[in-house]
Amino acid sequence: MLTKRQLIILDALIRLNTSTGNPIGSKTIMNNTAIKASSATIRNELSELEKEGFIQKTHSSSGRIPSLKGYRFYIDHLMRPQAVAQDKMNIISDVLGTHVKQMDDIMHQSAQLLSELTQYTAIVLGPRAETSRLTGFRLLSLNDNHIMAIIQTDKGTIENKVFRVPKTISESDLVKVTNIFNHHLVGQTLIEVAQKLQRDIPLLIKKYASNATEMFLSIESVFKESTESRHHISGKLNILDFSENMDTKKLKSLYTMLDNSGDLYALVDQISDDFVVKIGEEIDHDLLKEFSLVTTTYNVSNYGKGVIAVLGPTSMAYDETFGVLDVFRKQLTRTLLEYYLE
Amino acid sequence: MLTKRQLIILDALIRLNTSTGNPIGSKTIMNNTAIKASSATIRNELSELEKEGFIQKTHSSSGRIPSLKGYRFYIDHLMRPQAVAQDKMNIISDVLGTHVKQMDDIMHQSAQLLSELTQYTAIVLGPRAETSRLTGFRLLSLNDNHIMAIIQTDKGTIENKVFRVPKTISESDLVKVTNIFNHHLVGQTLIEVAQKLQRDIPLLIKKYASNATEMFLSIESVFKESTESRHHISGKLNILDFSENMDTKKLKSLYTMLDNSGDLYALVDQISDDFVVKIGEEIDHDLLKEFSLVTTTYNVSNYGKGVIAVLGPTSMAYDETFGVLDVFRKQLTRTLLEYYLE
DNA sequence: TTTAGCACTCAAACACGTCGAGTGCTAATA
DNA sequence: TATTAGCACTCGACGTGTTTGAGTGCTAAA
Repeated sequence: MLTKRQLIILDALIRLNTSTGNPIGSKTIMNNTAIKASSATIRNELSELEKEGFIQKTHSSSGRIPSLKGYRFYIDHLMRPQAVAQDKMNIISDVLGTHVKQMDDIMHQSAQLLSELTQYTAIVLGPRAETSRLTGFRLLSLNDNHIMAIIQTDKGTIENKVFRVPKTISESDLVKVTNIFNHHLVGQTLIEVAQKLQRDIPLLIKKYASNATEMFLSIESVFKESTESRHHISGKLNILDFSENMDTKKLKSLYTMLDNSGDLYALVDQISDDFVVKIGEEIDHDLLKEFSLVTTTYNVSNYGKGVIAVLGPTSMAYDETFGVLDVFRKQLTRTLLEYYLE
Repeated sequence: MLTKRQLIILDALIRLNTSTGNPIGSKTIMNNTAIKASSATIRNELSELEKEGFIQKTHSSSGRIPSLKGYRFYIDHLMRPQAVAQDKMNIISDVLGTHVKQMDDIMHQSAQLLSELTQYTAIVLGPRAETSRLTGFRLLSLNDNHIMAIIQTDKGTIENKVFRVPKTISESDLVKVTNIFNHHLVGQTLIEVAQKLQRDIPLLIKKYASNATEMFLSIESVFKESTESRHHISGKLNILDFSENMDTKKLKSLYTMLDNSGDLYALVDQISDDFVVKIGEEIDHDLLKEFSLVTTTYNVSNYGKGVIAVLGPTSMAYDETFGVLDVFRKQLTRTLLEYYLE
């Protein structure tokens, strides 16, 4: 339905808009495309594109900005993910390629690097942790009054917490508690573990190691942390760059929301395998109506999928973002495959 | 030099100013003090106070706001720290009284609670870590390719890090490395440790456990973390409430600075034992010229002093802040005394 | 089908007028 | 001598023009 020239104009308009953030007029397009036509001709085409709903004016005599439909069309049909420069590629594989890290470190550094490369806000979520199984539990006496609890899951996450205990806890109580946990909890999913921690375990501890009940609460908190799915978010301050006139109230709500892992998971939960872009109004969250969210998934070996996302302005450089995101997706999947293979 | 009535007026003006944040006029003062005088009389007194430099106008016909000298005088001579309500006291001792926590947890939760109670931004710094001595080092093999390094200092901090290692590291190499560390580093201050980690240790590891060099870098990073003095900051978003028209650029610099532990230490480094208030211009930092910083110290048993600080608007409720801060200072000192006694 | 030309529109920037909260000053008062 | 009522004055906030410039749609000629 759109003529070739209209496509070129739409493409140019969106490219210009995403790089400057401003509405684009007919002259600007004339000076930035190979089209051999006057601004008047381009005005006619713009008018047509507007009638079709791809672009819109911010006021009656303004230049055009892409409409939601326009961005949508651009992303679905016109945009080509931009190749990532070799030096950036090198940095990415340097950072993600090192194997000395834990899962959490990898995700954290991915978020950092991604936000740095895009100058937007990066979100990295680990795979849902509910189905993890507990594979190891140990208590380690560090000194007279500190012990460390370490729990491991089959997905390779290792969580630990150090806490103080009253002197009254004996070495043998430690062993008893460890045995109770190993006997009753190892092999279970973390959901089952959480349930048993509420129901059965307190009784057992009371029975076999009566002095250890104080310790129990602390141990419980370690499990809680490991059940909580991990979220890493980086470049939050970049929001200040691309939404310059947001009032402080909104800003506060927004930042509060971004710190809440539940909200983040809600945001990207229905994400399918491939790239998904939600533009402005499409995002199911009041505070994000003026942003765009580009998400994709990565594989955590055979253990499920994690999510990588970039939050930026609706007039985001989609082509670059897609390019970078694709590199991360592949590199993360590769890194994690090796991680679990070894 | 100031008459009794002038003192009452100055006191009222500052109280009104700190609770509303606005300039205060003669009528407002008339309606909010026991002074039996007309607004005209109060105007004369205000004029006098202005001549003396305690208050100032924002423009030629505006109400008055306290000047730096006014705030200073108020804090030094007029203000009485406000008693903290019993329910708040209870919350504080509940949170800080529990002994199951580590140092870092205690500081972290103090910051959280302090920012919540004041609605400003709370900063809690641990004592300088440079003089800590290493008291314990161990390597713990968690499974085939994860080991955990744990280091302890004489100040009770315990730091750990889990990292992956290539399979090639044998149990005996682990023991060798542990021995090298224990033999050469335990008992030294963390500064000395850092130096030796650069100079001597790599050679020793190469000599006695040649396969373990890869592991070395990771271990080094654990030490780095433990040397870094701890800083905990909470309620950063509250800044958005009390500086409503700051542009996004400044806001970004400010937040970046608050995340930098070096900057924070520089800010409060010369803090003496007692309460110190720095008002606006008095703060030695460009970004904080429109804020006030109230700081005090707490004792970490015999191991040095930490700093607690509240960052708020210059028109902060100083009396409340002092009250709350004093409770924290005492409670923290008490908690940490017990912490190290047990 | 394209385009030059023109009338039109609107946001942004600036100037101007009004309102009200607040001031300083003065002359009368206690 | 200290207080105060009264009044002229100041200035920010706010609302209302005005001007400017970038951009538009429309039309008539090429």
